[in-house]
Amino acid sequence: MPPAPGDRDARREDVSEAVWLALAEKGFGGLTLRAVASAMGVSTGMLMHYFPTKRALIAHALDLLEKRTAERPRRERPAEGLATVRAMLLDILPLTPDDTARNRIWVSSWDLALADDGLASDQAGRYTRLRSTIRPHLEAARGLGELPAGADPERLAAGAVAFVHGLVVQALFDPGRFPEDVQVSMVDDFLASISAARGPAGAPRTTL
Amino acid sequence: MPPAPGDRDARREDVSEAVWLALAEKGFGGLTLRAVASAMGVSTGMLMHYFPTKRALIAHALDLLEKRTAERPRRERPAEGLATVRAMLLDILPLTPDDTARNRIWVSSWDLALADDGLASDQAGRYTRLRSTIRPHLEAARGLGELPAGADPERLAAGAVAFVHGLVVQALFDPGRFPEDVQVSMVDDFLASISAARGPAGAPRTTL
DNA sequence: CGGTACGTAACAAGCGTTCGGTATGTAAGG
DNA sequence: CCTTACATACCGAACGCTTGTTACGTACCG
Repeated sequence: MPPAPGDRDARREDVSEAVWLALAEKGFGGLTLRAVASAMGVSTGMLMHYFPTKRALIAHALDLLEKRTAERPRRERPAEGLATVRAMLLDILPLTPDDTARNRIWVSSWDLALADDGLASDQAGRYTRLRSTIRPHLEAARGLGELPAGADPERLAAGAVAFVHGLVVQALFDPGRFPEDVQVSMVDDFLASISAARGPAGAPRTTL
Repeated sequence: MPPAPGDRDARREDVSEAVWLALAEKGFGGLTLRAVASAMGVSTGMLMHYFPTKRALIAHALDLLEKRTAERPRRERPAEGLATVRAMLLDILPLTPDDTARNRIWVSSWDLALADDGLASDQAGRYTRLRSTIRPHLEAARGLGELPAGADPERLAAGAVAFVHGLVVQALFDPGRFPEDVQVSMVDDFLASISAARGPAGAPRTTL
């Protein structure tokens, strides 16, 4: 076959797709060169042509995961403030099969990441980035009066990420108990609660 | 050596300890018979005397994980209501090295669980049980007026579990950013927010 | 021809598992 | 009491298989 221009990149795309399938089915613990190769009907030797070692393929898989997460279809960001935060959180939840697969692969990657210092700090960086993506909108929400004046946006961002990722894990293991509407209204309840909360340092409480 | 009474159980305890060490270090993805055997200075053949197959050893590891989680030292349950919920949530957080190891192993197990239907439904059951352990105290809190009258305890329990487990994951990957006091006050903020929130179904909101 | 893009086949290493073999102890029988 | 028999606990080595990796051969292109 001819080494047509861009052929190499196209082939790498095929590899990516096979890696994705293998990961969605068996997770990182079951990611094997032969599984990927046979999933795309080629030999393992061919794989080594594009990824010289398995570490390279794992790194590619993680890049792919990050890329597909970044490029996933997102709902519109309606206005500033809490409504935007809501949209961001809903975009994380496993509401469609694609979202579910992506979240499964993320959770599966944590086993690898916890055992490897480099991967662990990568994951820590991703969390830091995610929080700082949400934080400005929490600040805006506070400016709009949607949050108490004393609210700490960074900490609220960490809390929102925690809530939504903990919900992801529960929903992955028990999809029947966490259908779309339950997940969505749980996020809505969470946002409503932080918007009604008192400030942190002994500020006057409105209820109770 | 004599097959003294209880010797077999004592040996199984040794195996458990070695399994625990191996898991804390490398996670389930790196759990290998030879690693366990050499960690306790014995041969792999000896392991097969106590666990006929690796599946059995993995099952034992999961049992051990559940047992050590159930038997971990817990803080006193102060009074009824939200204070009890607070104590339960704090008992989950990775605040001590032991808690951290246990949580790491739990998170690591999710890779395995997501790829195996049986393990996945086990995990779903554990979540269900955890939620129903927390729920009665949320009901009590509602009765005490610590929560809005319209609050749904089951959903609040799911939210609390989500929040705390999402916090666990972030803290495991970035312990420097989530020291004990940050984790504790995040839980406190969360509890304060749900206690101040309005009820779910169009009940009158106090702020905004 | 030379170089790229593979397939085929083999490699060493590591895996879970199996199989004798060797102590050591308990139980039985004269 | 001594001996024989048998079960237990364990080791060491090997088995067969899968893993990641490498080497070599071939087809096709410019």
